[in-house]
Amino acid sequence: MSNKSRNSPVFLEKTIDLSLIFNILDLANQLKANGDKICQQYGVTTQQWLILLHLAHDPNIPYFERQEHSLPILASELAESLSVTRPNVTNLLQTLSQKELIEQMADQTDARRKRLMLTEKGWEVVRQIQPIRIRTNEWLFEDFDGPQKKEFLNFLQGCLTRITHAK
Amino acid sequence: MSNKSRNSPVFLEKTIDLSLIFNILDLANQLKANGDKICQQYGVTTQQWLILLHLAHDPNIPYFERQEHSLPILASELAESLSVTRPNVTNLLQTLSQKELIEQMADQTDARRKRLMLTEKGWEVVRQIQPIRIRTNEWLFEDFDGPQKKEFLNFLQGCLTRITHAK
DNA sequence: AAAAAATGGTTAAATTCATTAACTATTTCT
DNA sequence: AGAAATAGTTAATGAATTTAACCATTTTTT
Repeated sequence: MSNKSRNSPVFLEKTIDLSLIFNILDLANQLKANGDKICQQYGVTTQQWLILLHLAHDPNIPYFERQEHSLPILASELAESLSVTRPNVTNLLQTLSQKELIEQMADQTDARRKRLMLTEKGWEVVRQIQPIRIRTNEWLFEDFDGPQKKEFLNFLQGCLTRITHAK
Repeated sequence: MSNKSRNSPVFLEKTIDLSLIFNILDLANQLKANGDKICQQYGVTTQQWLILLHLAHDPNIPYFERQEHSLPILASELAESLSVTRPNVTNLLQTLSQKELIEQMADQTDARRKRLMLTEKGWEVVRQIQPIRIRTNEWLFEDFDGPQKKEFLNFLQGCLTRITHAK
């Protein structure tokens, strides 16, 4: 056994848990790459488009299932939903403002808060990307039926609940 | 209905397909954040650690199931497995070389190729992170039994096959 | 065998996304 | 009234990423 690289060392075993992790990460990567290719044609990145979807209040976003939410979203809420820091959100919002896709309005009752909204141009981008997005996703999952997808969703939500409630 | 943000516009419907996508992306984000917290203590990023795992030939990596592979990995193979560009891999490898975690060796039969290997220090990092990694993942999936995990893995692999074979 | 095409990798320049630390302004709590 | 928490920004920095152009080597084509 002269070549260490040919076979995995014993402490690196094949397990279903670790396979799951790698496959989730890989799939997310592919989805992001897919998203980039589409969004690029509309002058936004996937990350920016995700923010636009938040401002459009896409009901499929997990954050909106956890937190009821009646007013336009805040930067701090975006940070929480995207699991990034507030300064990062500030950055992204500046870019989107420069592109004139979003606008901010002072909150009526709390002067610290700024409510975020799409401009007409912002809505237009969301509207244009939507059919491509729906078509792509239907294609991706077309090998699976409703109950299978439901079960898969439960699994994902179970993991997410666990991981976000951890400490 | 004066406030557009309160309710989602009709063209943004709630569907299981779109919910699945968001949940996969969210879970991958959380896993990456988790990984960062662990890896940080060992002086590497999650991305760098993933590369180390490739050089260690972790059998759980999906790429190794698709491509049989008897010699130490190449930069171009890493790029394919990680779904990033070759220059990006060059960058990451430079960082890891500076940290003395990897080394490159000329291929015997093709002078263009460089075979990538872990240094003893690199193996040490992989070895140290491994138990934490296993413990964290067991915890994450402990609500689910073997058959459920198997089914979930099938789902992920099905999606990945579809998405990577697309054009 | 010579020319063309493909492959493996790097360099350079730029962008995006992200972080931490320090700060301002405002609101809430005690 | 004073202290603590909350919302957001600025500044400095770094990691990961891309595209375009390039070099060297191998493989394919003619």
